[in-house]
Amino acid sequence: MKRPSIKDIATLAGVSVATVSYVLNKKEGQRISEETRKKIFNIAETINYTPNKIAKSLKTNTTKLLGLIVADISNEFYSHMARNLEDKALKLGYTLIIGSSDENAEKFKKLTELFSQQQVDGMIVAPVAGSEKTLENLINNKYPIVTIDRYLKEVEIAGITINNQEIAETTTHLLLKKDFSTIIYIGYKTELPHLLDRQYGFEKAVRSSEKPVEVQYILVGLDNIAKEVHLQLEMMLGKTPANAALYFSSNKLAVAGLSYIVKNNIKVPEQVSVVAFDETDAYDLFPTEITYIQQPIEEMAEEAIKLLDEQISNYTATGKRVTLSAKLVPKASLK
Amino acid sequence: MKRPSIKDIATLAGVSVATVSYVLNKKEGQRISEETRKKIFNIAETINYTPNKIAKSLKTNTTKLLGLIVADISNEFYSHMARNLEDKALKLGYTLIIGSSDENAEKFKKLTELFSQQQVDGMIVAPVAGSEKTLENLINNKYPIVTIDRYLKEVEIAGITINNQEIAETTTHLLLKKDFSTIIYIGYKTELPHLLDRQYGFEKAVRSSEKPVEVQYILVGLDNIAKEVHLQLEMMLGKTPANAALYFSSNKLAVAGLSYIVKNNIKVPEQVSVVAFDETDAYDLFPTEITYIQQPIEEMAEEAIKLLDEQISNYTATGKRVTLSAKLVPKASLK
DNA sequence: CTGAAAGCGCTTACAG
DNA sequence: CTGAAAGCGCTTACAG
Repeated sequence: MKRPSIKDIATLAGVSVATVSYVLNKKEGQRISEETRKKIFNIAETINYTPNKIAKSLKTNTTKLLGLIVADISNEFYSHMARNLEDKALKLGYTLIIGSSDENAEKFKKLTELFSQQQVDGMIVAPVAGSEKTLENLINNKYPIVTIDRYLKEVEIAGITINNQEIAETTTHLLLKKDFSTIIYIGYKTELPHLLDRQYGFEKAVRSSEKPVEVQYILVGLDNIAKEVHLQLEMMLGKTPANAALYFSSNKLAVAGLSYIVKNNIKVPEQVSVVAFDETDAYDLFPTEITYIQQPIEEMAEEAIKLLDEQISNYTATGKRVTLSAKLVPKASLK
Repeated sequence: MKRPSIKDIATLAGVSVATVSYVLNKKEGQRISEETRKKIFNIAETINYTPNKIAKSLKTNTTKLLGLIVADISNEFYSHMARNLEDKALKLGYTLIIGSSDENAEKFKKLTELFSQQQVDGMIVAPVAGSEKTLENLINNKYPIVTIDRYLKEVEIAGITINNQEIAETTTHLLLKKDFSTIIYIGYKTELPHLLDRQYGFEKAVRSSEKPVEVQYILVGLDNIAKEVHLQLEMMLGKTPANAALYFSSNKLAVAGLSYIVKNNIKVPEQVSVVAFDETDAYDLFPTEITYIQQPIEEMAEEAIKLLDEQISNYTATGKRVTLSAKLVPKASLK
């Protein structure tokens, strides 16, 4: 049973395919008598006609498909982002194609190629280290594209970021005001600018601090996060830490660190204080409520789609960047 | 700058588009002299040609696009499933379009229509209550489709499920063997068969139990899960429970319940024992390691894609169902 | 070894 | 108010 086409309707209605196309697509009014309209709608209904968007796409050169590349869709931050993007996209009639780059520049490139071949109208991407060339090519070809979460230093590209450095700095100042003997920054060994910004903000605040404070860093790679964090925390905190503060620069790192804390029965905030970038449902299972930095995911998604839709409508890539504000949500984990 | 087409290559190479098409697509050998091949490949390379899959799709009636409908992509179970499906799909050359139904039959239907219009080659869906008609229509139209996670009683449809009832029964027997004064089942108010199966398994084990045991049920709706679970647990457990066991039929419910337990400083497993369906990173932050039932997500994804690919290759919908085994992962939370 | 041509299902300027 | 026709970028049977 072949899927019915516009031609089938035309034949059944005794009119041309052009007429059918006009009736089915055009805003009410103009052309076509009410009688033929009715007839065509009826036939379309009874034979269960649905348009073939592929054919339409070929003609109109627009697919209403958007490509989304995240580092890993199973990561909580990205799955929430994806969900918000999905909702915002749907409102403008777009559907999302999704791919995970695994922080691999080669795979990232493959995905952009795949999406471009699928003729997506635009892409929303979280760039990975080493993807500069890929993005530059896309931009040079006027491919509508926006970045989310991340950006790349050398590439001028439209996108959404948050005030990573600023919020990190503010938060750190807050830590510095309380008299911790040690502040430990837990972050990534990385070149990704948005993550480095978080670290710069932290360092900047530390440098400007009046009173001296001992600062330590735990910087981990992307593999075996939990194990690395546990090991290093053990060395630094020992079993009976006193008056330390931990600054986690992502929710994954926080989960890794908090799991160490729970397992060793360290009291928060009595023995160590905790503040973390990003939220996660997991905090609910920790004995103390966690102070965290909240990114405006919904707003980020909305702005990203808006920015992309503008580019698509104007057939251009722009370098327009939007910066949104994360905010600190104070809870009991910070003394 | 228009995207180069096969025609541009043909012109530059001084051959026909047919020849270009053959060279670019066909397995090595046959037809076409090595010389023209070389030339065509070179030109394609230098003008940066990438095929327009839309055009190909229109001709070949296949898009290499798969539609995935989950209840909510930001739900941990589904985002992990999506990730696994993505990987398996990519291996067979498919790309995933994703949509969230929000347990809403109307939205579910909209998504299938959208995907069908986008001419996806097949769909992987987690059906919602009330989506029987929608699925039957799809199947009647020979649309390749498989269900994941869930199934519907009245519809014969290919798909992957796990041994929900059986694993629930086995696990409950384990609980019954230990001398708990009370066993509380925490599940959903729902019509979804796969969730009811978990409850049937539990009930069946309870009925067959030799020694009498007090059994209570907490059944919640989909909204405000945390609050409802907290309230009911408070009534049933009080502040100082003794010797009770909690059986959570999903990870979301478990997180809700465990957060109550943590906040009230109830000791696991000393005061209550806990077992939960599905895993989540959140367990890491709970003081006691949680005993949970592990679904073979990767295998489920692999089988789903395989089943779907078979249907696509054979142009048919089948009712073939695959059942995989979840297994209990014993940890300290079960005394 | 290679090309001319039809056709996939639409849209849309043009003509009447 | 309506239709004939070209064309989007491919694939592929057919002919040579």
